[in-house]
Amino acid sequence: MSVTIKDVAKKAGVSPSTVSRVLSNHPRISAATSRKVREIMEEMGYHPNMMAKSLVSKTTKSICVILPKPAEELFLNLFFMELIRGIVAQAARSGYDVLISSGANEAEEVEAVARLVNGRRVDGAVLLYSRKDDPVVEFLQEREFPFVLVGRSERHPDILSVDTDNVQAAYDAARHLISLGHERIGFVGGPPNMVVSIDRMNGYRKALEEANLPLRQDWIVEGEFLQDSGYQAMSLLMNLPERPSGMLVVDDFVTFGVIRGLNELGYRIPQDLSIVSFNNLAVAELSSPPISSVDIGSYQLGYTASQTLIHTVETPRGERMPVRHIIAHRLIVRESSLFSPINNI
Amino acid sequence: MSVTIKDVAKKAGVSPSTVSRVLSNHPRISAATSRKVREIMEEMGYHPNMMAKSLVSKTTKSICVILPKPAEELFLNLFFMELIRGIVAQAARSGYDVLISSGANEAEEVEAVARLVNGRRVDGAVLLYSRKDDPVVEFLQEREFPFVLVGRSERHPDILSVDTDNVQAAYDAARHLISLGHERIGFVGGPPNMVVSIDRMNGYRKALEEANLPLRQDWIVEGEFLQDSGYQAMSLLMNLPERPSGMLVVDDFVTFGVIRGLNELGYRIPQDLSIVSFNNLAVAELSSPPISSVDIGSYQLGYTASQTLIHTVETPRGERMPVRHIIAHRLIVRESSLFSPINNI
DNA sequence: TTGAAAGCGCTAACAT
DNA sequence: ATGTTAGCGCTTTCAA
Repeated sequence: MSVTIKDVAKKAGVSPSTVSRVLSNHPRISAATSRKVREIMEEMGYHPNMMAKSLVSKTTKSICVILPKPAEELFLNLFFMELIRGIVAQAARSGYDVLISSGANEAEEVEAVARLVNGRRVDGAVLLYSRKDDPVVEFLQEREFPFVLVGRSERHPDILSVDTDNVQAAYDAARHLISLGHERIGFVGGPPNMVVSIDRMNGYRKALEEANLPLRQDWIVEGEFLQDSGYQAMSLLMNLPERPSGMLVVDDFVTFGVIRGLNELGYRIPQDLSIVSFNNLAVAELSSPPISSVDIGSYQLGYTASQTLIHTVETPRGERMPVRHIIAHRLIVRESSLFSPINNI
Repeated sequence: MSVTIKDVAKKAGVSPSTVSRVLSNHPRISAATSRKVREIMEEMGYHPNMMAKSLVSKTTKSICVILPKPAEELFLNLFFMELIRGIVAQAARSGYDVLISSGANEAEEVEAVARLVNGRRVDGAVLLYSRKDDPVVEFLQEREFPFVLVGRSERHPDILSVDTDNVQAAYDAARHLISLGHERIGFVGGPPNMVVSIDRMNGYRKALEEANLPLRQDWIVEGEFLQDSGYQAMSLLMNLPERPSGMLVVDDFVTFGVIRGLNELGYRIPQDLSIVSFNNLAVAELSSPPISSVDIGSYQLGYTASQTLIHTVETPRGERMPVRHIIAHRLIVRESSLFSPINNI
């Protein structure tokens, strides 16, 4: 079949171990033999069998990323894709392959990652976000299996992770609206069991409190928000006797639902409602009007996650450190918030 | 370290091969020993080492998917994500893992897939689309390595592939506009080196010719189309003395660019221009107005691709057949095309 | 600097 | 129905 290290050895007139040494750039190998062996490898079209290598080295040179179940967070798909691109790009640079896995529900997710971990098919894992109590985190934590969390775990604050400072990001977004003169600011959140929703909500609260602005519960909408519910929520919100003039929305996709609802109700953006969103996905720029959004560097998040994970994997167990990386965010101002209510009064 | 087949054998008082047989449900094994061995495996927390298994079985139980470089087709990201979900879900069902790989350019893409193929890390590959001359296709074809193409190869029509009938899809979309009374229909395509762009353009042409409608070159726009260029193209198009009343747009994301351009120019959709798009991504429904789009079953495409690939991989070389699967599409009519120019005259 | 030999964890003839 | 043996392709002591 396929050409092996033995074949190369035979043809080169050396022992298999010598060929192996050439392969791994062993220091004590003569330049002459090295050159010759390489020549023959080239000539015979030799490529090392990674499985055999893995078996003996007890390392797979690959990591996996666990894709959360789609159902309730489908709007994150684009975010995930950019994240994955970052992960894959960095991993390739470090000579690692990326396995991608998912499950239809939490139990299946654990099952999938268990298969990979138990079967020793990967050296580490990337978790793409965190619910408040994530069984995958528990599983990995218990096994002491190397993993990095893109996001934050409330239960395990001292875990290797890469994250946005979502509190600060939301704070900044709110400040932007406040500085434009908005005094009535609402918030549209995501699923309340996701840490990111909670953090962004807290940043929003903090900014409003600090500015002595009213924090009204009926200006806060939580949960799934794509189609009908978005329309209804908007309808409710805008029909209040006192309605907000500005709004923070947890994700660009959700913003689409919001904008659609507002359009159907005949409201204009940003004149009737100014919007600032999060994630700055490609769609934010293409929306009408283009959406102001906090860029959280999705690609960078993935890239850094892969980097820290691989670094950890390659560090001896005892010396590993559960660092927490924060990736800088920045607000991209576009038309959806380019309006000052002050001049309008 | 980790518990092996030998440890289990010893504790169970049987030979390693017996344990192996239990593992693979060998028929000639007594129910008693099977039960006992399984018990001990459970008790000791045994999990087979997939690398060792791979080494001897010469099969990895994994496939890879090659993610095209992002630059010029970034608008396909959402489509890819749904595709990947389909692939991953099906592969998991068949007991396969999915490796994901990419490159910054065509050369790197080939390099990445070569690494996986040469290193015998995967049993098959999924290619997520096809340029007119795809070096990855050439590479795989030459090696006789099992792969499935999501899309169509002009050079190699007899390749294992899963695809939409894009000609028919575009034909149907055009017919929809024609049946509403549109007689001046334009087309906004994607990168002209992608087979999908070509096919959809041809379906568009066919429908117009068949209906004896004018096929005007200045109603056809090709190429990158996201931000500024979209605005400019729209501006040009709508300023023609005779401008189209309906338009086919090659992808929902591109449609966003188009809609934004039209909005800025003060045109209304669908009254001034009716639009039908392709892919029916989650965003189509969230747009204002919601976009009529041809659903091509992205998830299903991925699912089927994975299925046929794995089927092929598990079929002896000689009996493999380069079948071509066509996944059904269907037009989802939404507001962006809900307008008949006839009543308006 | 190189070779010989043992073994990573598993499977698959070939025996019994 | 089960055990014995010989590898899969590679790395890594230990010797030379």
